[in-house]
Amino acid sequence: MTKTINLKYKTTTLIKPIPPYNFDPTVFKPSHYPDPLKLYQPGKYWFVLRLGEMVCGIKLINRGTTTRPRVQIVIFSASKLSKGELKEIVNEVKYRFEFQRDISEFFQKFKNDKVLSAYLKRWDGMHGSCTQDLYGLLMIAIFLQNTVIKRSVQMTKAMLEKYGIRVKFDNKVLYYFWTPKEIVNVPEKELKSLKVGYRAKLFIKTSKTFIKESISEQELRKMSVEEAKNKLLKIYGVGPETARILLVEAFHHYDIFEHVASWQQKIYSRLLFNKKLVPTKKIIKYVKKKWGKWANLAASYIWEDIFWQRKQGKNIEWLEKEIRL
DNA sequence: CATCAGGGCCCTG
DNA sequence: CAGGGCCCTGAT
Repeated sequence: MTKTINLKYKTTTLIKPIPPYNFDPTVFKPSHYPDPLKLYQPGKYWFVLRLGEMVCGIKLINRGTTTRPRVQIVIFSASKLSKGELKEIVNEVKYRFEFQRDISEFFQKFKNDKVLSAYLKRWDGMHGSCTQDLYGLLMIAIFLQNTVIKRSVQMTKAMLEKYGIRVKFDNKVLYYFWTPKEIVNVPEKELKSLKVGYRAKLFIKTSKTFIKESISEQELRKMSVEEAKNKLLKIYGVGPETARILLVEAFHHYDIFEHVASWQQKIYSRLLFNKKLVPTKKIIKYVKKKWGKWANLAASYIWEDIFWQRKQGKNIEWLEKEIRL
């Protein structure tokens, strides 16, 4: 069991995101599987931010509205932060939650769209966001590979409890991932004892790649989708679905909609065509043609909507069957 | 009890 | 480019 890091030093800052910015559906994505990395309550969001050697606890608080957004960032740290550190942390949070990205064009363009308008009304101002850094999200993507959600949840918990960091702040206890360096020398056998199966090899191999090739998240952020995609696909263990997750979530590319996994296919078939199973090619063609460079953001409005309904207690039988939590 | 697919990916032929 | 194997688990 890892020891607990206690963060007591508090720094607060207020951000004015570019409107429209809808706090709740942006910070929290109900389609994601539950993990001990973050905590959401309406208007509030807690998570651990690991930046180089620095470990902070972050609490985001909604202090505004979609049209006049204000977000308070409370940073919990072990000691007083320098100005430079504070700036670095705030910039990172700004990027991950898209406080400064203007997507008003999207709403202008599709406010009268037959399919989309109802969703836009309901979730007006929702952005994409990513709680983890690239490495952390890659670990999650590996947990998702070739298994059912229940097992992903269980593997995530077991690995975090053994190799992750446990961080206490604001009376919450949350985890964050190990660093690549911390895991590369763990024997594969030891990882396997946590029942992660063949993924043990992937954790070690991808972590080695992160160290050796010094994969720079900052560099990848600046690249075009295609460039970033080619780079990511070179990582052993990263295929089309994992690349999609990373490009969309960690790098916020709204313009790609090229790969639909089979479980997603079933859900999109229902949501877009009200049918049991539509060929992925047809789904992709439909979404791209309708929403163009906003394809992924548009699809996410429809996608997350059904999971919000589920979270709010609505029993959607066909959905339960597909996700098997 | 056995069998098998599951929120992929790599390797082989 | 199709198909088998991979770890393990719970569903059937």
